[in-house]
Amino acid sequence: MGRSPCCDQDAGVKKGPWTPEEDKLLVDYIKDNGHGSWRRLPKLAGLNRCGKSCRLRWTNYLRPDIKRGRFTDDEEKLIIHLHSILGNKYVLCLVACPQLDRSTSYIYTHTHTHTHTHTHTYIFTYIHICIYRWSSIATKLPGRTDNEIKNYWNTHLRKKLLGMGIDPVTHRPRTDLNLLAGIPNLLAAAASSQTTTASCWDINALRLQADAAKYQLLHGLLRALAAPPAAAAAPTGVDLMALLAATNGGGVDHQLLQGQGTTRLLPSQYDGLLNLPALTTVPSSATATLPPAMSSFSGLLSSSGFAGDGLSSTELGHSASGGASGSSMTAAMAAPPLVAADDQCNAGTSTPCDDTTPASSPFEGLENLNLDDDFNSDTWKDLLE
DNA sequence: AACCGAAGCAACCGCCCACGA
DNA sequence: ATCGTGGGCGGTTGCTTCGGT
Repeated sequence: MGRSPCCDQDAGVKKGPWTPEEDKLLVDYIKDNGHGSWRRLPKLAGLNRCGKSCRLRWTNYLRPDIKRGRFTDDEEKLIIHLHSILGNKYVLCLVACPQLDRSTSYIYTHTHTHTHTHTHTYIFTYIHICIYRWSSIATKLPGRTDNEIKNYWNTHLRKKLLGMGIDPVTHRPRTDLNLLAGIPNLLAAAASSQTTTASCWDINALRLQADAAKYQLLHGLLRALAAPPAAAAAPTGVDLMALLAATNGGGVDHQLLQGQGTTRLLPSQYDGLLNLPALTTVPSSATATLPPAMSSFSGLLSSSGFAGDGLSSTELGHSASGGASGSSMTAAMAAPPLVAADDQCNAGTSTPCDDTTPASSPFEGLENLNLDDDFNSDTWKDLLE
């Protein structure tokens, strides 16, 4: 259960549209006193309104920097673009990274330690990132609020994309149409007494395609966490917009990043992140059209351009936001070229880096790690909750 | 002109999480 | 560890406007 309502529902607190008089009371009070505690504001301002209602009215409508009027074409394009690269609320991934300060709230339970063959210890950690999609988009559209953008998306842009044959969730050609087109094949397969394996993989393929953009983001995160600077304090947060910019190889407006209020900025020692080279993008030809049937998970990965590109099947298969598949998977993956050789130096260990040591991946030696053996089911359940 | 359904939009609801006291 | 608060989201509600008949 969530927290209790902010107002006593039976106290006769007014609801519904705000009158000009109420607006004036609210604006005048905030101009003179600031909003202070929203819970106490209604009484102090002489309003018979819930504190949350006051906050929403102020932030979504009365704030002096609010921009009214129709969205421009440029704003529309920006919203669609940002929506396509910002996934849903949560992303969960498994990463191997040098020792980090686990006290940070962004790095959850230590689950497994592996002693690297080059004496570097890597901790396998689940990173739980919270992405606030609408507010992140709103930071790029001065004067627009997250609620306004969300409403505009739901009433205009979503329909517009659907009308163009684009799935507003995946930003790819509508998969429901692909599914419909594939029904005859599935029926034929069922009729010939084949197992349902192929169609099951199809569903997984759809899910993964929908999350493709999200994994691009995670790739950036993996790079950042796999190569923290020596002796640096652990990050207290990561700036998702900076990661997005990095993963897309675009320029970064540092001033804008510094100015935004809702995302957390990377510590300055992470500036190097912003200069990362562009990632290999998922080939549109591989993902725009579904293969008729996926015979194996590895086939799916290689066809969609993920294999060897920094993300393991394990990471791909356990995104909470994409819907946990619940399937049992073994992390039989190729060692990804995650970081450069000098990034292997681990600040958390006393063992110096040997320059003659060949470059190796932090995933080295883990090709046969069986997650189901190393993590009990309750751990998975908790993490995917 | 009147009616009616669709569309648009502000506002709200319920739940959740982060954070600081 | 717990609690209060602010802030975030997806989804929904209900009023207003628009356009067709």
